[in-house]
Amino acid sequence: MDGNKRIGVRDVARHAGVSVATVSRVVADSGYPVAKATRERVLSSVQQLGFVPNLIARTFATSRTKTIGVAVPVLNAYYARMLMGIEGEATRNGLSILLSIVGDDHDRRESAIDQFLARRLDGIVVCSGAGDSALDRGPARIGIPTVIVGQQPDAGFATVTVDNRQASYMATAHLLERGHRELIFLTSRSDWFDFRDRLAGFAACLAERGAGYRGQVIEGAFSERDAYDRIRQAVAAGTRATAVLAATDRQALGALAALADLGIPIPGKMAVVGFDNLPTSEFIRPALTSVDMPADDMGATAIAMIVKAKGPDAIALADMTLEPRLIVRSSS
Amino acid sequence: MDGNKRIGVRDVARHAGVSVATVSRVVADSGYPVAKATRERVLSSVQQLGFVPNLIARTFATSRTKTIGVAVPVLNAYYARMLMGIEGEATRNGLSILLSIVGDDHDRRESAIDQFLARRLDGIVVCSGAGDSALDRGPARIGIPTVIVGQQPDAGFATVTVDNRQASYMATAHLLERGHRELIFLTSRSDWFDFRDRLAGFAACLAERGAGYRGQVIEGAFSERDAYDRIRQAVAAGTRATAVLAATDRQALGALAALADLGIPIPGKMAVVGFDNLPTSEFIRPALTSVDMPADDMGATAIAMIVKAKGPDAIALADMTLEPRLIVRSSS
DNA sequence: CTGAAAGCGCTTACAG
DNA sequence: CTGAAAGCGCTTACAG
Repeated sequence: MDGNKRIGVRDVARHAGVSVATVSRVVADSGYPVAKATRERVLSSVQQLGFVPNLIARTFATSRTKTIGVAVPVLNAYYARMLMGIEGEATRNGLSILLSIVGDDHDRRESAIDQFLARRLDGIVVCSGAGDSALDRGPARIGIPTVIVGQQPDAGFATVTVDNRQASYMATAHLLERGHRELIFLTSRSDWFDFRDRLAGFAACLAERGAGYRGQVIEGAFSERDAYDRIRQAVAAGTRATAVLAATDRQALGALAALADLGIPIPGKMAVVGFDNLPTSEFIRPALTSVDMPADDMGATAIAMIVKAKGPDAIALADMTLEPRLIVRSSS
Repeated sequence: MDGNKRIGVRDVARHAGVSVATVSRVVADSGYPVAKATRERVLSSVQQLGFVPNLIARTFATSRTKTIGVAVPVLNAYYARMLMGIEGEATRNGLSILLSIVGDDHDRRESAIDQFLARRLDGIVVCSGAGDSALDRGPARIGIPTVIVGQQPDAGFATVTVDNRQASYMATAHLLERGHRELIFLTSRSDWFDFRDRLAGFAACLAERGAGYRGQVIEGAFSERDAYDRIRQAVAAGTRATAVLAATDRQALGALAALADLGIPIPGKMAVVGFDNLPTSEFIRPALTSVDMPADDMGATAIAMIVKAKGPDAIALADMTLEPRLIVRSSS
């Protein structure tokens, strides 16, 4: 439709009767001093010509992309919340987000990082799947400020984590205070460190109380369906537990459904507590007691760390641990 | 740590004893013919030197960013699903995603588009909030293939929508078949066209059946909490309705909670149906009947349209409408 | 405060 | 099949 060449700094310079250097200085809003009258002339020309600076050229010239690469395993409620925290803090700092969804696949994650590297992004946030191993490359080989969110401190990388052990301890203590003496810990993939830590907090809390307390660990898969089946089985097997601590709200939801279908009163005969505090958890019935994980804060923190970083490894040793919060509702 | 200059095409060229042109041709994997031996020599040098092509420079030279800008209002379950569809199809086509979360704010959406324009992205996907008005600029002024997802055909832009009217008609017909004669349509923001269309489908279905059927429209806010309150009020006011069609699963969830708290049997005394088929809807009890919206397919379709587009407005007239699907569960 | 000019690292007609 | 060279549109020391 509109075949004429795009307007460039040169056109603006000619139109305003100044040099391209001056145009660049006012348009890029560099702190560089430009006479007020000159500046206004340039701005007016920009307006009249409809000049939109080519950010690719600027990026090329400055080698600052103003972009952060973000790799997430999947966009479930947890990572979506994290991503909102990331995006908000990035936008506040004039940074854009290049998003890659990499699944559980180690290779896809590495190739996403390759892409970030080739694009010379200003920073990288890796939202770790709980089972992800360390990154293939150390910080020196990456050469870009990189923060890993949701994984234990990784050699040389900055990390942001939540205290899973503490979270689980808290949830377990809550159930014990409610009078429960025999608990089920319903988890999945105990090789994932998030879940391992939650198990550790559970076990530690029980161990501390001594002999009268018993914990049973049921390890299944991640899905509601699997949790549903496991709890039905446990009940059929005549479990004496009166409470279920599920490693995620999704599993808790499956547990609640199983108990409901079996006609077992909640929390009367069986209490249920989960992790993540999904948006729906407040409105299901019974409302689900859950440990809220501040995923958005974790994401925002990661960006803040990158923004503060001067060199590639200025933040190498920084590690942040945020605190979870138990939200007590009627399921416990 | 590693202060040496980065490796560039020049270094590779020298190392392999060829020209930079040749290096570029093999590294960029252009179809351009290069002798096999030469190619291998170059590849070997690339390996040895650890050359990572600078994509910024390439982008600058080719003015193809291999990046699609995506603007979403918020990352709830619906848009997260859409984004996964978008990201998957983009990755399959070698494209990256620049993500902007713009809220309900018209200005923030426009400035996200400004950013996409300045970055000279290869395409733009605007995931419309249901209430968003048309874009400020026509396709000619944008000059980049742009697809609007989830909004009615917009002057000159390609759109991908789902047939909300049909979806709602279907859900209403389902309730009528179940024997309900007096229904509540619980919605919010009837100025949003998604909800307007759902209302229209509801009304049309009832009107078609004739005199014995009655519909009551309750317009509230979007939240579970508001839906909860509205349904309590309706019951307190002695509504004769025996079914609630909620404009979203979130509102349906609020309705279910209200009915549960009032001790009203579902679906015995009151049936509930929602829209969106949230991941949790299958596992709450009673499981929620819901209209599944293929958000991921919509997102993937938008990317496919951009990929197929030759010029900026080659897809200007394309509009796709996808079909929703009713998932019947125990709440109805 | 202003400008002329080099340079960012690739790609790509063009010539051979 | 290969190479020399121009060019993509900005920014930024440097000189004035």
